[in-house]
Amino acid sequence: MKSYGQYCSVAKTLDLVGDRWTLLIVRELLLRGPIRYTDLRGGLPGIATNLLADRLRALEAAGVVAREEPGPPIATTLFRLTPRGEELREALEALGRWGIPLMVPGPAAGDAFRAPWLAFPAEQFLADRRPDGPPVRIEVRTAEGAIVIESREGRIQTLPGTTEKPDAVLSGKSHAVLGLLTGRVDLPAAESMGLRCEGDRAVLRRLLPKPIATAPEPAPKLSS
Amino acid sequence: MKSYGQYCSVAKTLDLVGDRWTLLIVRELLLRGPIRYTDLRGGLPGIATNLLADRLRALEAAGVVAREEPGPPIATTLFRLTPRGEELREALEALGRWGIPLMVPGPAAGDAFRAPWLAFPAEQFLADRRPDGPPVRIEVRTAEGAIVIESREGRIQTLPGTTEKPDAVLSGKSHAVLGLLTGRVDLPAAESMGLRCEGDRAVLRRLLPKPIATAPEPAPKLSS
DNA sequence: CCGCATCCGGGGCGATACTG
DNA sequence: CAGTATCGCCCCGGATGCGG
Repeated sequence: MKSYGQYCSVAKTLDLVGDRWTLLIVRELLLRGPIRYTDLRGGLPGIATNLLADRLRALEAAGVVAREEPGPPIATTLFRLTPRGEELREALEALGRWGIPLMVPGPAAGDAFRAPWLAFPAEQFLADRRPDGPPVRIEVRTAEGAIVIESREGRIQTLPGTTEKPDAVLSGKSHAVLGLLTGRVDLPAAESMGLRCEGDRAVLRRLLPKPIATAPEPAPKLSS
Repeated sequence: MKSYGQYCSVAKTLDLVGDRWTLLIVRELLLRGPIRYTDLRGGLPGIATNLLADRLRALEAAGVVAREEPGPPIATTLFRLTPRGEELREALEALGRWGIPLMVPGPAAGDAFRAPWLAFPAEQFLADRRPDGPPVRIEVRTAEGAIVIESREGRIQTLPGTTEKPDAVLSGKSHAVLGLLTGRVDLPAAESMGLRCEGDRAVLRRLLPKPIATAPEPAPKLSS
């Protein structure tokens, strides 16, 4: 994209990561770590393959992404964030926080969903009420994949995929899971939305936010 | 722009503010407050006037911007952020922080500059070492306008424009001012870059960051 | 003047096909 | 698997016009 030509740190940032799709590529790399081109495509439904290649080249030139060619055992290329790219996490989190109210009405018709996208809300809204307790892991399953939410020593972390012997398992539609994770609805309400919960419910109560008396923010008008 | 069609809060945010120029429009509204269309254009060198009108309409529909028609004394329209729009400040600040290293090499050939753009670095890097002291104001003048940096009760604020009886006045090139405000260079070094300083230098020492032993971050490669 | 609307060229973007 | 090639289309950029 053409530079904005402005000596301003916001404009300079957008010169590098303001292109369409670019910040979503960074999102995937933040959430899923070193990843193959094809898996990256899978996490970015809708992107054109030439655009993905273009963006990866530009991000590499900008020092945000590094390309890694592992040795003989692995015959593929991995893309990962550089330390400088990792520093975009704060900005991505801020943008994601701002977007939470936009998720309340539920997915629009035709919206894609991937389980790792739950990681931002999870790390943002969950907190361990017993930070000194033993580590716990909750597995979250949706039709489009699973993530594991782990709390150890008071820190919440998420990993894509599943785990053995989770303390609890949540499964259901993305909208119901999200309502629960953001504290917008409580567990019984989420279950009435189709969420299923197995395992130790005390572990859930330990991590889940207190449901908030919803602010009177009106549903944003749909446009575009 | 077309929606990404992803049920993810980052993607939903970018659906609303990810268009080219949109976040820079929000930047101007954050830094300069309610403002006329023409002045907005002046703060966004390079934007096409039809794009500005399009973006303002879209931001209005998204609930980020409100249009205000003052009464008879004023015969113009003012654009301002809604409270929801103000909430984008954190995201803009995070993006601006990430871009500070990109400012170190100085403006690229042909880069535009406006004094209010210094506000993000100023509020980010300055801190009052004597929060209980009397309020102080520093006026910063460049060829492209001036801002006032004010500290009262330990809080740093910036306003576009000038003020009467500032405690100190800094004037010079944007690059020198920025180096000083971010703590990359100290006052003597900035003066050797052409910065001029009048008034109470103790006030400057009270607010300026301690110059940092510069991290060994190499200058980012230029590309575009 | 201020706040746009219209027109038009060029390029970024989207979808599909194809390849080492 | 990791891209390149190709081809419309629409968004963007720049200029001009125009009603209030």
